[in-house]
Amino acid sequence: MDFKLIEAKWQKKWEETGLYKFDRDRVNKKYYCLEMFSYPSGAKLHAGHWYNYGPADTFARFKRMQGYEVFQPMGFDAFGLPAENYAIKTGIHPEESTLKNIATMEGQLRRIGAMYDWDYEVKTCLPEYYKWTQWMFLQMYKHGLAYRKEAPVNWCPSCNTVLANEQAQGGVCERCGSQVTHKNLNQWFFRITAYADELLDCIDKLDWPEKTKLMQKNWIGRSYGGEIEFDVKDSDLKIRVFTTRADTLFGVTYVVLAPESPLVDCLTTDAQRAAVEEYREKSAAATEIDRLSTTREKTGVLTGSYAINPINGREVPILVADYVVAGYGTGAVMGVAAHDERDFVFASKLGLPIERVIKGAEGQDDALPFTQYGVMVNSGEFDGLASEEGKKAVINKLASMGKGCMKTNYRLRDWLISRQRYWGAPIPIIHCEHCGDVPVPEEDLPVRLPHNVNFTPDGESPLKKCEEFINTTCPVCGRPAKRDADTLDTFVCSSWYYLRYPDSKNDKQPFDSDWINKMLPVDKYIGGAEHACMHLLYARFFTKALRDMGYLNFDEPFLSVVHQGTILGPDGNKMSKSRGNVVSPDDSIIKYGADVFRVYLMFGFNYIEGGPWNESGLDSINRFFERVERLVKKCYELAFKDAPLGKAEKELNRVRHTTIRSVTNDLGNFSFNTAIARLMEYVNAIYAYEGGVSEKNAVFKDCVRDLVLLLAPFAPHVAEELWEMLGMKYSVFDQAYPVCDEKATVPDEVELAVQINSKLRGKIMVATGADKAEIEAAAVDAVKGALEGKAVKKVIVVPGRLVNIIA
RNA sequence: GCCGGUGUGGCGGAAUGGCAGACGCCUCAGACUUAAAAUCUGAUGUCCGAAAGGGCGUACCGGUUCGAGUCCGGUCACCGGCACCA
Repeated sequence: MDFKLIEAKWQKKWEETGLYKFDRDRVNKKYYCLEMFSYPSGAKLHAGHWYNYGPADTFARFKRMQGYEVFQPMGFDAFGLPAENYAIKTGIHPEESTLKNIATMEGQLRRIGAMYDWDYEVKTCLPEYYKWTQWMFLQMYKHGLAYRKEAPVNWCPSCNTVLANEQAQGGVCERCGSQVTHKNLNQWFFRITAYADELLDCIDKLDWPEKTKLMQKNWIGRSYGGEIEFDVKDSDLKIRVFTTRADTLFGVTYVVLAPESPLVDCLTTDAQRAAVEEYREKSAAATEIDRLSTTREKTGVLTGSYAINPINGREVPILVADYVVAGYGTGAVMGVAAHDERDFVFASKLGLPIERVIKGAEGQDDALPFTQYGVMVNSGEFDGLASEEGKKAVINKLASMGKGCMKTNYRLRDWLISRQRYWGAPIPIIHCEHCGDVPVPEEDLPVRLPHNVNFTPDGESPLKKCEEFINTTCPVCGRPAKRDADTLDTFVCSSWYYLRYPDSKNDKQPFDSDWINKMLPVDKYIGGAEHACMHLLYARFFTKALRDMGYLNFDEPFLSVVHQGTILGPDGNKMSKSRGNVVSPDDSIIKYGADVFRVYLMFGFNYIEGGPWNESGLDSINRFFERVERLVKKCYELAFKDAPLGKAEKELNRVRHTTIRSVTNDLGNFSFNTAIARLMEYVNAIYAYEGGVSEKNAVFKDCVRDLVLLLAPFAPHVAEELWEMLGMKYSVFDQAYPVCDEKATVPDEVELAVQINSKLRGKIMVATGADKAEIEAAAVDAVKGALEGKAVKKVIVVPGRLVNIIA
């Protein structure tokens, strides 16, 4: 078989006949199969891309053969940092490099032989797409889900520019190596926390990997506790702290503020000012991961002010320490050294008092720090209360004093969407001196990204320096005003693209709600596990927000999610240009064709796990195809008789149906490797039959026909060719996937292993359908020599597998 | 550091708590061939043994169970994410 010829032949035929055009009239049978779209980086698809898209296409084809109207679109997540960095380095405009990369990738994606319907393609960097991304922002704004506040960015004082976390690894600028610090900027946020409860409570209903659901739950991180207000001595200021352990309030020996907290300025005494300023500067250089590390040395300084514990009036010092972060809770914590690990270490280091207020149960080791629940002591009227009740009692008491309340807190933070970069969708807001922040009227969208912009890093958002972009008039008062110079986080673009695909050409609205409500939710979403917390959560948030605005009638965008693993370079590292370990599929495809490569990727790895590249089995797939082709040819060369099934035929037919059953199950679970193993065993069984019988029963032909059908989703070009060789009508993908006849899978008798304890002692043949007593009797009879006169205590029969005799 | 995951022959990888290593690669032997390639057949975890057979084996330590790769507790190693890579 000449793979090059047949690939070209069938791809052309598929295109000419419009085989994969989505039939909108069959929307009631729709199956929305979505693969995460690609970032158009570099020039070529590597083996990893094929790994993402080839097996996913096999799944989509399988669904099609099961009778679904499969919608499988493809597009590009085209805005982002790499194109901009590439432009800074080479001078090639991001638009040029991105569109060129997309064109290359489109061609390469076609070679995979996937059944994408390219009519629905989206590219997020085109105005006809980002117009609606901006529209999304405006809806969020109008519904109170977008707001502006000060937030820190990574700042390189030497390059005078904002850095992405990726560019500031280890706290060092990747361009110049200087120490990265933080700088506050006024930036836009989406109020994702407004949906924290729903995002959390709906997770259990989703058919997603359990680990992903768990990670998302922990990411949202709901905790129930209380907010407690501390007065500041000789001041009107108040400090509010969040705690899940109000039962330890009597043990507070100090209060800590995050260095970024605005209270720090007001609370620092003159005597402490120099020390506090120095400390704040130092902690501005630390990364958040470092700051939250439990093993990092705890540091902190006194502000010189004192807080008053509302429960007992005790004065405790107020400190600044960077193990407290501004973003979580209130940015202030009460220090209970005796009952919290971090507080204990911190207090020990700084010589702050440590006072026990919780006792463990009788006989329990309750050495300090004792962080479990126990019984309150040294806590006045609350002594003797268990932690659970104590927490409530303390908060209730504080509430009656106006000093506290119950509070639910989330680890989830609002989503910062402003980027001080060029290559993104401009934020459709106009800043007017008289009218404040004014949204761009919807009819004025898109706010076009200007082409001629100097985006070399010099301390300003690139768009700020583009006069014709930044200067505009206020849509409300008509006076001169400035556009927002920032662009949207690319996660905003990818939070709604699945809604755009089915209606990608709509120029009146982002999508037609009636149509989208029929096409969504996505039935199967396939992509990397690295998106478990951010992209998947953002997309869920968008869906829920748009639902509440009345644009959608469903709650969740992705009913079922599957993560594929990563194909690493042969050295076991992530493929990257800089490591020089990128595996190109080109050589293999020239040698063997796309189908061999696709099938090898599915056979050689566990799809969910991935692994280091290793091509030692590629040849075996080629061999496998040749074996199948030879069987197809045999259908013409051999003589057949229509006769009842003999023993050999029955066995062959049994293997046929068990194969259909397992391949169908395996495809449903994305266990492509075991599915192909079953197909290979099936081929071996057909060969064994063919070699052992002189005159072939007609069942042989049926078996070969089913083999081609079973193989079709895996190797689409080869299967079309074989289907034609069998004299069948185009196309194999209009055929139904074979269905298992359960009756045919039942053998006449089964072999059971019989063992005594863990020692294997023998095997017995038992007629199918034998009852438990018969099996037990046969098993005891088979091993009675080994029982050494001992009585049989218990017999455990594992159906179809083994009989375990306990003597 | 925190959250989540993974760990099985020379290799890729299979195993609803029930015969570990399916299927394939590599290697070896045999058939066919003048020869080679291709193809076909067989062997192939490891140790002892000529063989029959037996011992040991799923990162490490411990536990639950008639029975553990699988469940539980701990250790180590590696991978993903940690909010401006996408």
